[in-house]
Amino acid sequence: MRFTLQATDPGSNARATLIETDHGSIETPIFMPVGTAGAVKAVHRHEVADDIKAQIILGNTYHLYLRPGMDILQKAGGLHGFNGWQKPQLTDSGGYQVYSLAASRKISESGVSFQSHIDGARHFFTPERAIDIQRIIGADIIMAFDECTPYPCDYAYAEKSMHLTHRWLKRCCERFDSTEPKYGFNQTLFPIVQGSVYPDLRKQSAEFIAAQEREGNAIGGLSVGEPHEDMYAMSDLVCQILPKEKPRYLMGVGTPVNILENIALGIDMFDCVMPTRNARNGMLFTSEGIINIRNAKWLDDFSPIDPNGTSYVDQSYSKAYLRHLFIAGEMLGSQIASIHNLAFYLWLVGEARKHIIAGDFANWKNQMVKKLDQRL
RNA sequence: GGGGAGAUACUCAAGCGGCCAACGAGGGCAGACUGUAAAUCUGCUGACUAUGUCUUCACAGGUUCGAAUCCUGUUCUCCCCA
Repeated sequence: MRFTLQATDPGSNARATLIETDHGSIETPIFMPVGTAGAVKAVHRHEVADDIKAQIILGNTYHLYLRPGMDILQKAGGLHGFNGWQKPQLTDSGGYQVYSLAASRKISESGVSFQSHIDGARHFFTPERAIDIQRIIGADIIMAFDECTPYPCDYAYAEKSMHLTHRWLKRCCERFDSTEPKYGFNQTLFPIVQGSVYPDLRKQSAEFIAAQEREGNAIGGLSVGEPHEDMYAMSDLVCQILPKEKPRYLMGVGTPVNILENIALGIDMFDCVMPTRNARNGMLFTSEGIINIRNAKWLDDFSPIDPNGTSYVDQSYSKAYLRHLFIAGEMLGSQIASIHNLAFYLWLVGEARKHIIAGDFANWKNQMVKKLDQRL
């Protein structure tokens, strides 16, 4: 992986960068659509690439390990061969499932025992195993196995968990550095900063993560229900410690406003299920504000979904028609809304990049933030 | 013509003397969703001068302290036989 810092915004800590992988390059700030099970839900790969203009997508180690399983993925030539997405991909390690599947997992020093959400069978994930699986999946960027702590989380637990994540990171790095990629192109491992909402823990964790000297760094354990001010405070603090000459990835964030605010703090990469999941549930993000397309007020509004939108769906379908599709339970509604939301997210980070390069990001960001949270 | 069954809120449908403004489902209205156990989940859905009051269970009478529930009549619907 190669990283180039291309521009910095004079009015904030925002920057424009270039990340080059063996599957192509990524211009940041970037939003990465989530395709947990090897597919961005409800969206064809050519739409993800050509219309939405995504440069990199995510997959999930835990989900892909359970289904279709390692044998199939290896036979397919890894995830790139399997889903046909030939641009960069990133896999989360299963660390988020330590949080989201808390009711059916058990943590120990050696790793995490999960009870499958599919059939109830038990599976044991260790840091080494998370790396081995991600070698088979073959994403360009793979993540360290961590514990994503919940919110609220008391200090004692946050501290204990952070140290566990750090010890697991050492094991991940050892395994990664002693193994080779399987499909002829390079992989890189990103470690993850934890520490919940406690500044001293975040500082300690950021310093530890930076000291590992990997090619990029991530921030986890945020956007789990904490106040936005806490998220921004932690992100700000950590960005000041993580090296400038490497990409910074804020995991699981977020709303359009969250993304703009974190770009201003120095984050380069984002991923979130929000644009796709909320799309399937009828929420549209637009440059003018938020729309719940199921609301009765759109019943006879035949104006385009988003007159300012960059996706082909924005001009070619009306609000009234999209509302009808949702009310009628037609899956085309989910597809249109997902394409719209992802295209909007990619448009947003693309505009951010332009304004960073132009040097007027801070002002532009403040104006956008005012509009984005409005309910239409 | 004879016999039988039934009419409950937007729809379907429980209830068969008081705990009923009335179960449940659908529909409708709104909300939630942040490294996806999510095409999912939650709330509301008679009216109002709203921690209470008023008008409802085809219509009209009646019995009872009290009726969606019991009785009588009327209207309408469905089924069977001729």
